[in-house]
Amino acid sequence: MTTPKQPAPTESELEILQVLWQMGPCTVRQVNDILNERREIGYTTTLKLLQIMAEKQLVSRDTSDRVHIYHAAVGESSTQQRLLKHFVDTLFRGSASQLVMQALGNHEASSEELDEIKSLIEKIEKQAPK
Amino acid sequence: MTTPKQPAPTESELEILQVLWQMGPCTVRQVNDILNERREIGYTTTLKLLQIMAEKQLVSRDTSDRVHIYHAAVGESSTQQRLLKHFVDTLFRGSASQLVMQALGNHEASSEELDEIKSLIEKIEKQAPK
DNA sequence: TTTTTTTTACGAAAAATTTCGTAGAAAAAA
DNA sequence: TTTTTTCTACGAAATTTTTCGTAAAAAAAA
Repeated sequence: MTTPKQPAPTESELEILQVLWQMGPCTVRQVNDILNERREIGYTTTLKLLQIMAEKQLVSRDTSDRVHIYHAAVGESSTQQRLLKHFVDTLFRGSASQLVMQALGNHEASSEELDEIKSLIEKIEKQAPK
Repeated sequence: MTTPKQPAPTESELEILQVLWQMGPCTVRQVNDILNERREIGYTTTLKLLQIMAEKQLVSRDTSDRVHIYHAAVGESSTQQRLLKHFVDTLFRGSASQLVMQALGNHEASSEELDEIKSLIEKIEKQAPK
């Protein structure tokens, strides 16, 4: 049993989760500074977003100090998982391999990465030799 | 030169594009019927959405008959491309191979598909032996 | 101590997206 | 011919998401 049913994060929420996953626990100020490297966004906007995310349990926060610390409360890979499924369903008619082909074909991967993928495939084929 | 800069389709618009890609040119009624196989949605809602999409040039339409025929005006794979890039960037920190690993690890692919992917990888490695 | 800055809470405006109702014309059915 | 159904146009309500302003408290700086 993992989490029963989180609401899916919106685009902006995802942007913030990305920051938290990458940087670890942050203050509002830290998150906001990082977001502002990409685009202009007000401090209270980021604050509000984090408060909403706390309600939705997408993040948790430590309020023991005046300056609250926010933690991602949903895992990066489980979130990837969820959204990937939806993505494959709505854009690739449910075919993960189509998505893979498209991804490899265009977003070029390094040869190390390609090798990594190859060995993953071989591992899978061994497991389920069908 | 392809298309200069379409606005990205919203979720609902994507749902409709999916129908048009799969079925080919459709009337509003046809699109609506198919959408209603999945969830309840009013006829005029679908109509309005298609009209908006026509404005945005996501679809084109043939109005020579009273019953208009709608065609997808953006390609399936170029749309996949665009959204895939954004997806990889916001969810996989720009690493396509991470996405691929995740996709293969979970959404199981058939061994035929895995083989197909393997040979694609080999083809790529030959092209750019780096 | 006084002033300025930083922070949270919170409501609500603004913007974007989705949904539907109504009107009028055309077509189909009675 | 009359009635009913089907269709488009279009405005606008409803919903969701994003953004920000203001107030109050605490902390930091002067």
